[in-house]
Amino acid sequence: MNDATLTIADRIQQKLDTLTRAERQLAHSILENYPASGLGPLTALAKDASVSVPTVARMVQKLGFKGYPEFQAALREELKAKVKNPIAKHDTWAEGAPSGHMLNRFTDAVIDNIRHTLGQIDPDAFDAACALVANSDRRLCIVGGRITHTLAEYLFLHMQVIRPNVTHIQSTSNAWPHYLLDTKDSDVFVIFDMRRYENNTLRLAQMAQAQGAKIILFTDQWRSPVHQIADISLSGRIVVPSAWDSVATTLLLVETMISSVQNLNWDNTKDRMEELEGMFDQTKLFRKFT
Amino acid sequence: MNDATLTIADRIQQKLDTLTRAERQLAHSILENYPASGLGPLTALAKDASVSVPTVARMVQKLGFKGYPEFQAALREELKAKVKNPIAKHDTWAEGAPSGHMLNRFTDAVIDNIRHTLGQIDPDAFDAACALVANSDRRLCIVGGRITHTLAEYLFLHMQVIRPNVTHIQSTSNAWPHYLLDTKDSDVFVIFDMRRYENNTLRLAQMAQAQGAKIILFTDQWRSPVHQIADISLSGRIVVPSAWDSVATTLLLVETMISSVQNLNWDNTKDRMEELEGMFDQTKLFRKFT
DNA sequence: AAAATTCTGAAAAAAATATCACAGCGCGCA
DNA sequence: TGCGCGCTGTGATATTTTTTTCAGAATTTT
Repeated sequence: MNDATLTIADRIQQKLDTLTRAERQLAHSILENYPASGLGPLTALAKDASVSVPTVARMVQKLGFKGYPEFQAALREELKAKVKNPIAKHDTWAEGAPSGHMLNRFTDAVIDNIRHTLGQIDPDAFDAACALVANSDRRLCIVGGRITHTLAEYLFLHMQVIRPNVTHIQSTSNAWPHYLLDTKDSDVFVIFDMRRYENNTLRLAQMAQAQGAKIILFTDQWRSPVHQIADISLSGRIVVPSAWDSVATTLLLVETMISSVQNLNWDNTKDRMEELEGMFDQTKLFRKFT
Repeated sequence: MNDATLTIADRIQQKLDTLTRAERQLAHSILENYPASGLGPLTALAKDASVSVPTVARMVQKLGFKGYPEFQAALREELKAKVKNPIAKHDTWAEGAPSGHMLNRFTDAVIDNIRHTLGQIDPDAFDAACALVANSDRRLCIVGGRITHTLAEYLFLHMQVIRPNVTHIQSTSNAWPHYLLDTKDSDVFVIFDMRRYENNTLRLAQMAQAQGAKIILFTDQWRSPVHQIADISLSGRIVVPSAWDSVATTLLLVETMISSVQNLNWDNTKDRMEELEGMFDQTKLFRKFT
């Protein structure tokens, strides 16, 4: 209870009165730029506060730690928690379920993945990728592997509406070499390759690159070997409490790309979408209401 | 480069390609909860990243530091500077991008969708759905529409490994009536139907229900008409700043279900997965390392 | 004002941490 | 399939860091 909710800074404040002169001096020095100074070596901290080395050792014991290293470990834990906090503060996402329920654990992990991924992504690279994909003068090839072809197809289905000249290739199919025959150097390849990276996908990427095509890669945090030859790599985090990986973050990136590309050539898209609407109406595939 | 603007995290990110496998593993571990883990003793960091002690020493030298202590000192300096600046607020997701950038706006919307969806979901219904799906005595049919068949296939690909007796049907295909011929009342249908609800999907659901099959529905917040006849409905929020809808939240639910189902019959899955691994190894479809 | 108590810091002892040298292993290449 | 290169980890060594000891200084008490 006390240890869980009270930060070390709080504990120092609290004990401030019971401390001696030199210790108080030290305490203020620690709080001065907290927690950085407490994470350095004991010697440096002592010198910084102009107190002796044993004074530091004694005070951390007064604070209830067994030794200086333990004090530092606690500081690091605190720091770790603090960085995670801003978003993950939700104790439980699904209110009716215990925090240990898979729904909550999984969601926590995915949010964390998103946070990490977005924190590391280069917005300029992302924009550049969108611009390439939006350019309908270039043929667009979308490639996926055994699992990731679902993502590839999701992107394909939208691009198909937004712009002409789009192809979906499955690297596990043995038909893909045909597609590469008439690859030009203006072509753009969007390639999906996640853990359990596939040899076929790598070969396909190599051939595409050899023909001078631009390569945009969606991969995981560990990066597919295709990364080496890709012009732009977008890596998403995929770790979740499961035997499988999560592509939720990658889907987020894909959907964001769809939205961006749509904005980039809205003028053309608008017509295409209306046309498509008309066609769907004719097929009576969709319901008109509700 | 000047050290003033480049954080150590950036430097690691930048050098990521020039690093070796073990070093990359370590790099990710450092970034995992940055900067806390880098402030602990070298030994602890090595153990945490499952690499050897010298690997850590070598990498910090590659990053341009004379030794581990110097690396730590730099981290502390950075931390000290960051705490002083109130800009450390995590108000944007992609740090390098303005808050109005599509990456930030879209991510905001998706997180919001997740929060709403999880807030409204009934954990018991979800668990019940997982139990139904996990039961391999029942035949499992997974159905998707024009766009949602990608989600359906994603679920299918995983279920195929986890349990036997799984089928993927595309409601837009005209082959689906055949599948329904031998539907028994023990069958379970997982149906995806999102906005622009499809007539075919509804008809398929009706026929399945007529044969006594259980129906689990993944839909959006407005709920597909299939909802009327579904035994369990799981609705996800899909609104994003885009002309299109987002299925990211639905994917989150699907992946959580995969994980839960996997746990429910882990005993069987384990064998099946090992078998599959062996088969994949033989086909040399996947790369072994890196 | 003297004595007792407490606090403080220098220095040595103990413990841990970091660095170094070397051998094994896997991987790519021929 | 065998060879060579480069990465990786084990163990020994050197260094730093932490703890402990103890004597002197400051403060309080009588």
